[in-house]
Amino acid sequence: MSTRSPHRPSPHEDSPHIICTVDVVALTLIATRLHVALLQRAQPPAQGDWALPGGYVHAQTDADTSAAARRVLADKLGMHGVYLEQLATFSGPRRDPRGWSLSVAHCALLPADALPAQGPAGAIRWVDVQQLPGLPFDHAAIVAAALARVRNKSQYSSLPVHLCGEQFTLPQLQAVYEAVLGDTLNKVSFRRKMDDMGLLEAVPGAMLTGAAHRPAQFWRVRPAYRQHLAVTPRGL
Amino acid sequence: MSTRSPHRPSPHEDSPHIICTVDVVALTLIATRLHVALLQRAQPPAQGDWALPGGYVHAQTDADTSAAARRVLADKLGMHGVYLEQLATFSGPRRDPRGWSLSVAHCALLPADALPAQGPAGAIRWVDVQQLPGLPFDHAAIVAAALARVRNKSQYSSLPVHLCGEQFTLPQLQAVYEAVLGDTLNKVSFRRKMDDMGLLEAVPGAMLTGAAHRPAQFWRVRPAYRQHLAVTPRGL
DNA sequence: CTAATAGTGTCTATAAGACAATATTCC
DNA sequence: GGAATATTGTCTTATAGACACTATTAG
Repeated sequence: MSTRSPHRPSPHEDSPHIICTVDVVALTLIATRLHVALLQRAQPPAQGDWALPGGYVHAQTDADTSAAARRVLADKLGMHGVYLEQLATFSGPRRDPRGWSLSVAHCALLPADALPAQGPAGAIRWVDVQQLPGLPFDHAAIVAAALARVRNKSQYSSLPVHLCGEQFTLPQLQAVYEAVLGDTLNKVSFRRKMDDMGLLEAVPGAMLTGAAHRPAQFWRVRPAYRQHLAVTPRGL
Repeated sequence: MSTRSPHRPSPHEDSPHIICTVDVVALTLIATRLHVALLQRAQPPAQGDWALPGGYVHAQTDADTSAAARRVLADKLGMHGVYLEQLATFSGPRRDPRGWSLSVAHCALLPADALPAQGPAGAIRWVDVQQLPGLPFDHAAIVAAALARVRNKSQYSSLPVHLCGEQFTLPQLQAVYEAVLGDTLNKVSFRRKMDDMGLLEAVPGAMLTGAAHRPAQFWRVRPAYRQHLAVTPRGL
């Protein structure tokens, strides 16, 4: 908080104009590869370009920037109640041609089932993060930061469960971790760690059958961990 | 980035007024306890209260919010070239009586030697983080977030070296880690990890003498790690 | 020499990974 | 039964911690 502007609360003397926005890196797993949601911009700047979903912070209605990010997720992707965390804030005079701008970037993880292909605000492209097109503004840096965060947290926490649906088998969950981390994991160790975290509970009687081999048990996240991540002290 | 406001870059239709500031949680170690820098606010709101150093983002001059935070560090604490990282952005309609505000919080680590007691903007109080007074705005939450971040990163990285001066002995460094983490560490393991990280180099011939026991070797951070943190895969 | 802390060697405990054996299913 | 994957048991290896021994200094 500044000690300037004793009489006028307006920051105009210091800040003629700062554009406050949020951007959302919405990630999901398609065919064991991370994909990010891009929208085609309907208006300038960068009209027609595929970019991250984002929007102005609405001071009248948004409780905070996370609420603004949830509004963007709902309005532009049609997604509600998904995992969302604040990433970092990107700012500067050059990142947006409209002027000095500040964007609070958020990262959302979406279960692969029930992904919208058509959002309320037009078509959504789900792009493999390894094959990103050129992105406007500093969106490439924002996506890179999101990937770094997700990969880092996936090393020692339950973060990737938010890429799964309600129920999943342990082999499926391990595949999700491996896709995010880009490396294979030891099966025995993975199961030990999941057990130690106390994150999951077996769904009684629910088994994934149909294949010509032993069925796999379905698991779900315990209610206590629906909102908070579980962590393991020494990584997976 | 919004797709609204096609013709007017102004966000006024969506955001009548958003106050953009930075706040800095400047931490240092005094007598093996973490202390945070507080300044007495010269102007309302919360005039006279002790609060985090902060200020408006200056769109004319600041390259980004980190530059604004460095400016606050220089102008209000007289500190230059210290370790600084962005923490998180705090926002909402209620946190500041002046209106809907957004503060990009940063965390700075200062070596205990050469701390200013008198900053350019008045007296500085260095307060033990365990004995914080009531703080205005949401500064208590910002300090809590900074402490959580620093303690978390100290578990697996070289972050605490930024609380030390140019040279330090390994027993001193271990004491810094223990103060930050609030727990004792195994001496042999600590030295093994420091060795594995490849972070430090012995200062040739520099030993801490004067006490009635074997002198300790002085170490310094290798140039390659002055800007980046070193990490250890499984914590300390 | 004594006291005190620095620095190192080594043994033990714990955790991670490799490997393989058993369990179930569909055909 | 055969093929395939799930699940579990167990051995090996790697890492962390406990403990103690040696090193070096001031007085």
